[in-house]
Amino acid sequence: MPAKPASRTRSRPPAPRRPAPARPGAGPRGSKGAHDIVEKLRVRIAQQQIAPGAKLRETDLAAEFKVSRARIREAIASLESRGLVQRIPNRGAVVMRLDLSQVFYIYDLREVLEGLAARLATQNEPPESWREDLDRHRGPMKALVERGDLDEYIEHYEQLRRRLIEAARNPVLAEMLDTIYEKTQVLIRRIIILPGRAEVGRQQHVAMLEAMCRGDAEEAERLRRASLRSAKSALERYQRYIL
Amino acid sequence: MPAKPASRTRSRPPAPRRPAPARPGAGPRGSKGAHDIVEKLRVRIAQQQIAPGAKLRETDLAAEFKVSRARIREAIASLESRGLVQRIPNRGAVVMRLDLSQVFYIYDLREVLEGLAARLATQNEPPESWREDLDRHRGPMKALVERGDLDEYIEHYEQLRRRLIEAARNPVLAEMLDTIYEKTQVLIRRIIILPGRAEVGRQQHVAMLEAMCRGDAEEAERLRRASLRSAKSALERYQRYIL
DNA sequence: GTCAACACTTATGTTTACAAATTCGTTGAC
DNA sequence: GTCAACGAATTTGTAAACATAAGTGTTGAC
Repeated sequence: MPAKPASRTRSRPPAPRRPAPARPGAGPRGSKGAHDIVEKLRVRIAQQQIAPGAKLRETDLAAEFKVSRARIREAIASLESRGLVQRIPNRGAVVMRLDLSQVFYIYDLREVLEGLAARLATQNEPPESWREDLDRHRGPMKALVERGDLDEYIEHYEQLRRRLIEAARNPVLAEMLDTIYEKTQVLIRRIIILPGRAEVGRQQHVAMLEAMCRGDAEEAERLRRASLRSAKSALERYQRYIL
Repeated sequence: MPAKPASRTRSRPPAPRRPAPARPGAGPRGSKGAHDIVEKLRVRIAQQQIAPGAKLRETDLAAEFKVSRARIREAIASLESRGLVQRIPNRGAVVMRLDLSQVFYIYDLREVLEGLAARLATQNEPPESWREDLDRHRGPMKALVERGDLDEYIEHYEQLRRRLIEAARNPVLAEMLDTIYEKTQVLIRRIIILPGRAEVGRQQHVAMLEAMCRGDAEEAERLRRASLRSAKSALERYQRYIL
């Protein structure tokens, strides 16, 4: 290896800097990560703002989010990995339709996963910390059902559900529950508003919360699982109206 | 809207076709779907052929798989969605390291999910169909443990596990188990080869298979769950040697 | 020896252009 | 009216080019 030429000195003046001709559009890296886009699309798909069967057009989404098509393609790849869309070569991506068998598969999973969440939450939090939820489900939630104010009922139920998942402190579990929840969110709401369903559910949540206030994690899990099986039964009975 | 001019006739000869100047590389659509690439990378990551912490370089992978960089980026987006890699803006993607807390989260999930698989498998298949597995775990598997032939033991254990998942007939469950299995595959093997662990596991599988041969789905689930908790305990005890 | 500054190299993120595949609208035959 | 053929329009998949950010190696100061 030939010796290097004598060293350059640090004090040499910097070469004059000529501005490169600007290439239109090639500016600083965009501030919108692909995650944000994935997240937003997930929510819209979950809430059926983008309907099942609907086609996702790359160019439209790129324009809407003001990002490159390449980024949209990556986001769509992520959504496909989550089972929210199906990509067909040369034809694009469509939002998955959930067929009935899929729903039942998901309900079996919800049973064990949400049961696990209830158990872990009971183990992780002091029993008295569930008192307020219990009181709410005994009193104000009962009144909501009687008044038929199901929107607010659902809101509180979903708060409880989220609280359980957070208290479970298992991020892998939380992620899995997210993955299935976003596929079934609209459906879960439809089940809750079935005749009599909200009151049955409320009573089941009361029983579970009572077990949690006793610190009985196994029982909380058992009751939460039973509650999900009960919801699955309601689905079986009313499936023709729901899907 | 103005009337269209008189119709063209079908019998007009086709215009002479001039071949477009070939653009290097822009040929027919590649035959390798992004799925294949994702699948291959998943397996390699699961088996630690690509080590945790290792960097995935787009250009290298594009050259290796003979596809465009864009496709590799989409594959990496999918892998990230599955939690197998972490992408860092402007720095690339690295294979996730599994820290200890993650492992325990996963074990809690494995407990309930593999328990569910055992239950569904018991419900779905006639009891006598598990006889052969039971006989194998009673006899030949015991001999493998005694001889210390743990490679073959693990192979048969994994066959049983796969059989349970298939018999569960719940594709959403299978997908979830895949997702966590690919993160823990090497670790599971390490647990099995811990001192005495294989024989304990074998006995647990025998008990579960006995319940399945009786058609007792709840008991099969309970025993499978207990077996996973037992594996988690071994992990807790020997964690310093395993990770 | 360490460490900071700097230049160069490399890899990632984006844009542009284009080929290939699919979709859509029109037209003519029946 | 339906249906097939065909051309035009649109969308998807890819390659190349380029901007930007980060990594790496060298050099000089201490």
